[in-house]
Amino acid sequence: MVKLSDVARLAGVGVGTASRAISGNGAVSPESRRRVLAAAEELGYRPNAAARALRERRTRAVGLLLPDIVNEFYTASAAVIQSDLDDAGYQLVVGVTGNDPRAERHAVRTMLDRQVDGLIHVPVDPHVELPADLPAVQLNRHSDPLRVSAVVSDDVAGVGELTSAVIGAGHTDLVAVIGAPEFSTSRDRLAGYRRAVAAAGIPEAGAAPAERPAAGRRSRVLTGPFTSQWGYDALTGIAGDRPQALIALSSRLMMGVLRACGDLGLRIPEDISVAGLGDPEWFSVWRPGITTFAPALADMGHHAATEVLRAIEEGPAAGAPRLERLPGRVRVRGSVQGLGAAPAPV
Amino acid sequence: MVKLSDVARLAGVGVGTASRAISGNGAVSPESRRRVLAAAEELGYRPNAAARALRERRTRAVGLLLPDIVNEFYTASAAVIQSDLDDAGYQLVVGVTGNDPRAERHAVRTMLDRQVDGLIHVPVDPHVELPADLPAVQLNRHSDPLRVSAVVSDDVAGVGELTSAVIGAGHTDLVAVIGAPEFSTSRDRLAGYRRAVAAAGIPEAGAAPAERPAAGRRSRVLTGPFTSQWGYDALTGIAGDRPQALIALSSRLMMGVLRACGDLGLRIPEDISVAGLGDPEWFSVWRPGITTFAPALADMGHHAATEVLRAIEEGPAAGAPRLERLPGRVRVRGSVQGLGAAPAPV
DNA sequence: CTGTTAGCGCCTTCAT
DNA sequence: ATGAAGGCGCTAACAG
Repeated sequence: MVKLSDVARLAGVGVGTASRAISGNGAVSPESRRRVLAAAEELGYRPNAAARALRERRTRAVGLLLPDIVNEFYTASAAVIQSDLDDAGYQLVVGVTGNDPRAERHAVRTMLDRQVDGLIHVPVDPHVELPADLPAVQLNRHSDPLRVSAVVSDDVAGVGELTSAVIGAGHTDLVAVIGAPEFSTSRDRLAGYRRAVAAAGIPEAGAAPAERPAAGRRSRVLTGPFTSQWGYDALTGIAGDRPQALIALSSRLMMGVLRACGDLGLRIPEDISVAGLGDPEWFSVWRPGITTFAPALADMGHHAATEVLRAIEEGPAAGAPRLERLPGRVRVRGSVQGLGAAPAPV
Repeated sequence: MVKLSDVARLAGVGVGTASRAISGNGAVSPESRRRVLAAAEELGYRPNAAARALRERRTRAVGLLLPDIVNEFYTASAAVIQSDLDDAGYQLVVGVTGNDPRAERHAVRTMLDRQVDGLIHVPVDPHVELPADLPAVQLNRHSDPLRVSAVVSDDVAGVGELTSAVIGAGHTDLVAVIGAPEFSTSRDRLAGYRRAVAAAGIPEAGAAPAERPAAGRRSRVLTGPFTSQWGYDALTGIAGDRPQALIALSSRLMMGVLRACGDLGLRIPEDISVAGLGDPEWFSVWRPGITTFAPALADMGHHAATEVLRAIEEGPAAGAPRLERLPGRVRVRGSVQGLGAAPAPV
């Protein structure tokens, strides 16, 4: 391991001068600088990150805590974050929470032990303890009330728009399948859905057939975990009394819904219209294409990265934590009867 | 920041004793240990990773270099790696190469600057410089000749088995769509395909129609980048002279192929049989289900993690670098005419 | 068994 | 503009 003192010796200067020449902090004569740089080059000198971290009390590393590293819903943001951090000279340390509060606490602690300079995380337990002085931003979900700044998708507006489009296509008997209400995403998506449904004057019915209101005008909400399995169970559970249109509020749920359609022999959109949330590439390849609300995952990642970097380098933002809701886009394809363009555009 | 000397003072012992009590290295009287632990607990002491790294000359961090953090083909392994490392008390630092040799060099360098204790990477440039003393293992792809140990999927056997199944179903006019031959994965997959085709006595034809051999018995290979777009272009390019069966040797390629089938109005498997590689969940939800060779991505991740950890803690393995080829599984579904069980099993 | 001490490699005053 | 020196928090070696 070649260290700074080696460089200094070869350049014939003191370590202080070598340090200043390489970091650019402090004045160094052009001649000294040239020789130090040449020496560093020749020796293949690379500063020791641990020593620098110890001395400067910052690691130039940012932690990213995700529920699941395989789900493209999170990694689509993570890719942008990685790239932004890299551009700024920061490294990305990844932790996985699996949506489990215990695992989340563990992951947070190891991040702190690593002395990351900042943290971007998709929160699981709204009450996780974070040091007040750690620059942090929540991604995708947010605790309520807000404790740190958060960057989320404007699902209320997006799902509202999506639902309105479905209703506008002539559907009045709807089912929404949604994940656990602990997550702000579930609440926001549901709020958007309900707002649109209410605006159309469609009453919400209980799951029991007995409560069925005026034929053909009703809305049902089915709540469970954010899994493919729950999407499957939700649809099969109401197969005997199926709606005109079903809105699955995550791509995982949609996966299960489509599988159920296959098993039940339901044709889309002839027998049932479906719409989703998120936009993995296969949504557009599917025939017919899946109509969906696509959150701006890349934008979200970018804003989150920008905000942590700002907080790290300029200190905490003035005032209360901010909640940024980024608009996404509704993509109309063929899976909703009466809505799609003919050969399902990409 | 509470430091070790604070704990020691509160416990009424020297820092050495405190250090030993907490790390467990070296003998400490039960009484001292108790008091140190209690003091640490009370103060909420957490060791400083940078200081420890500086002193111990190891960071307990392992780098993972992936071409693309969104592609589940890589993250499926990454998830297991993350979990295994975490269990062993190591942290995961992620770098992204985008299959670009320049980006790869950059990523390798920042990993080294971070002084990661080991490196797991999907190699891009077979000639990347790695310090000889850095425990490293290649994942999924391997340089040839082998410079460090590698854990890959046995694509030769897997694609061979897949191809034989397709042929066994009665297809004799085949096309394989494959990615860039720089990657060992491309070469292995192609080798498996060609072996099966040759075993069946099917001749390989050039892409030009003129070279078309005895009607209905031929194999064509189309080479391009590992992208959805290339899958699309490959199929549309031969739409006028289409084969009975097409094998797309990555899930990205399959995505493009399916899109092309949609645009061309080709029904699967009535008009064309298709088979793929990899097994994202939507392969099994698709109707008909996609027949595919599924590499054991989780196993690969596990073996890779185990090998780096071993190399880190026990030093380099004796002898030459090892190449581990892990078997995957062919999954038969309905996308190959004459092969699938009736209602496409999961 | 325990306290003291010497660095790990770097940056940053402080004199010069 | 520069060299010398102190110290970031920790562990390992040493002397008791």
